[in-house]
Amino acid sequence: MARRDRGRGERTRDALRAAAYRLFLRDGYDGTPVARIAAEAGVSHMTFFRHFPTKEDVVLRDDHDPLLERLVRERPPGEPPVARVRAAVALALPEVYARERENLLLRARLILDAPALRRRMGDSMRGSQDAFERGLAPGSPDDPPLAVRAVAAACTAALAEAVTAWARDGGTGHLPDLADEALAALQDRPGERA
Amino acid sequence: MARRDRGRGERTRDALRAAAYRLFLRDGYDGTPVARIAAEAGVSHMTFFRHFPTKEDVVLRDDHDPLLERLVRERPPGEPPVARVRAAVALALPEVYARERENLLLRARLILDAPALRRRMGDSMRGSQDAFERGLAPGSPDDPPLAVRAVAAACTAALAEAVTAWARDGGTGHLPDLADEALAALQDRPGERA
DNA sequence: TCCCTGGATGTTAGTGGCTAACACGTTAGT
DNA sequence: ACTAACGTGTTAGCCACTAACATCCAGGGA
Repeated sequence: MARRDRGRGERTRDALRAAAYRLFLRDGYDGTPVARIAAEAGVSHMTFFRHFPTKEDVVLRDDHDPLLERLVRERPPGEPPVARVRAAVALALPEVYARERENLLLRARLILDAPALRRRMGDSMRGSQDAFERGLAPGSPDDPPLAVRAVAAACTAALAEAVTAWARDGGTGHLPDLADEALAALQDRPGERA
Repeated sequence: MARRDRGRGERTRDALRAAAYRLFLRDGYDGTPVARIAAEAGVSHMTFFRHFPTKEDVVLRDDHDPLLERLVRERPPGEPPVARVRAAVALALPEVYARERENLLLRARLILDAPALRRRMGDSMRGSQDAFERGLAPGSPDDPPLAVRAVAAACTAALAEAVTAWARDGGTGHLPDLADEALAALQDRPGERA
């Protein structure tokens, strides 16, 4: 009870995810039926869907959100909201990038060339968007004002473009720089940059 | 040859869309199989898919993009890019709103309460996003720079939040105002607005 | 006028994502 | 051990979507 229950359930879930990535890499997303993933993980078709609501969800998940929320909240509330998000990302991303570059790139590439996944990229960033909302409007837990929603959605979309650009040419660039560039573009004033 | 070919093809397409909306309203999106839509329109199952690549596409399409592109391009390039988009939307939306309020609301409500559609809302605004990109970067037709992509994606996302907020409480508010509020939130400087 | 070529449509037969219903085994708390 | 709960398996089925091939219809040229 003390430690997270991490029982058989979690283990099957991990096995499924691992099997899925292995097969996606080898045969492509569309070329890999759920049934095959389940077989590879040694479980049945149905067990897969008990762990992931849809096939797409095996890929589209992400966990570094609480950190972002905290960082956004800690920026001075006087700052323009986009600037707060930008600063938070500038603090959080380099570390995540250093630690998980390979993982991020693999996921991004999968998403990019599976149409079904690209369509749902929005979902894959839903977590970050929520984190931004909570960080920007700590008061209204459930129903943030439109302005806050708009800023959170906009920054998330800009970040998605950065990730896309990064993955499109094979992870050549430095993701944290690209992300900062994307968010900076939202703030540009006449006279600044080019 | 002179006038747009608007032959049988276009008519079936329209019939399909009309049938789809009628049935979606009555039975809900998930409660309406494609086969039924086709039957209602007097054509076969397959004909549906020849006109719409997916069931979702019957709802997720939109045509007022060329106007947006022109308006964005006509704003002084010295202005910050978000401001250009904001101004263009402020010019274009009121007219569209006056003319098609009912249609917009219906579509938005359908999208809101069909999970399959909500997931793909990004796609439904893909057209506007492209229009913003072309308007902001008239030079690079095919591969706009990251900053342009980021701004276009961000503004599109902010607009989507406005539409969502508008439809969520039944179209009570004034959509053009909400849209402007959402885009303004991206520009807020310390000292302005609360 | 007749043909005949191309586009829109129909038919059939799949594949594969996803759900429902129900039975079974293993594990945990008592 | 007893039982309750949970994870799992089996089966059966719905539906979105695709492929392959047949058909029908309009319009242009012989």
